[in-house]
Amino acid sequence: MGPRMVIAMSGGVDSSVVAALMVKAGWDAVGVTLQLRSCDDRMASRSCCSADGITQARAVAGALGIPHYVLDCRETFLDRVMRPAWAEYEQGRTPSPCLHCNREMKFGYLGEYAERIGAERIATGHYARVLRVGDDVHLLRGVDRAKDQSYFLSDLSPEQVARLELPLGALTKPEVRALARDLGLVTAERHESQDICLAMEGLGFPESLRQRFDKDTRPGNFVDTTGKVLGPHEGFHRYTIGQRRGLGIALGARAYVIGLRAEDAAVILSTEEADLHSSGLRASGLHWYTAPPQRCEAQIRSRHPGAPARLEFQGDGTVLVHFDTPQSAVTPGQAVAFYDGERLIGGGWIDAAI
RNA sequence: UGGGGAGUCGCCAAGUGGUAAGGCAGCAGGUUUUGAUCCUGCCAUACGAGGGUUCGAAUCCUUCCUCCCCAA
Repeated sequence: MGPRMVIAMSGGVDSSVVAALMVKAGWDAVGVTLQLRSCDDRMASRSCCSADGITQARAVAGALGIPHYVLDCRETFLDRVMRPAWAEYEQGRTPSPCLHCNREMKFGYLGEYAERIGAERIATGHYARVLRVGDDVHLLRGVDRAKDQSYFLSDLSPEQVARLELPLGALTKPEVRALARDLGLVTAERHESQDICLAMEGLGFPESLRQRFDKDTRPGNFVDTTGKVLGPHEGFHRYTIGQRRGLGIALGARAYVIGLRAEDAAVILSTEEADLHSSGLRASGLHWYTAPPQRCEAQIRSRHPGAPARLEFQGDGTVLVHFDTPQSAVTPGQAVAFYDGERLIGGGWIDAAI
């Protein structure tokens, strides 16, 4: 048997296929499911972290003849992902819990576990590619650009990236599903799980956090760009830059949230879509997988295609990212991922639009 | 209680005799491993209330009610 590898198994199709492929490839595979939430936490049964997911993962591991363990990391998840996310909302920023979860849980907590059991690699079902060139590890976008998830990995440390194995990055979703059928995996027909590992049933992420931590609603006003009060809103945490639905206020035209002011919990609205555009952003918490470039593409949210930009490094460790053409809804708290073509070359966190 | 104006979906607003546009908000889906964005669908048997004219009225007449403005 080959070297040891930990497979992060959620109980879904993707990670099941990963496990099967890695076993086939001769790795000494160990399936692990992270339990992030309590079953009584009002979560949907299809959640990636639910009892159902654990059951499915165990079944697949059993069928493949590999060990399967469940790591109870509910407290860690609460402390490292959920609590910080709420803190972001309180500051008028919009958190990116999936990136934190990847860094802290799937490759942090699970990474430590892997180290303890002597595993060389961690494999997950993310749609991104790992390319090893000598000792150098390149993280590339998924071949299926519509499913590409490399953005969500952009906060991993170089050390975490070095141990990655992402077998699905060269495949499309239909191909993965077909593989699952061919391999006879019981999870072949499972539906996609969406954002349910974060939100409570029917509530949405921000409101779930508020209730989970029993925080105040923080009332305040909608104001326009001149500072004029337009009316009360329903809680500061419920809004994010670029949002236009769920505002509950009719201005006669589409209104967008263009700013959040934490001091007085004001939500700034504008009916001019142009007010959403920014010529650039300031980012901190930077890390690079290559030498920092002068130019690259900057991706500022999950489905953003990436925009060509010039980087201007500041003395304090932050960087100013100047887009070639203005981008919409630059949002503090979201990650910015830097690409050179297909290759993810670094990442950071958006602090402000400029 | 003199003069003028207005009352159509939660908000704004078309419609001036022929059988209720549209926008915003809202709701329901879709897309999406974050929040958003985006896409699709739904959303007034009803036009402040009563009476009348008419084959037929939100649209004409009339009474009442309510708002607003200008005078006092």
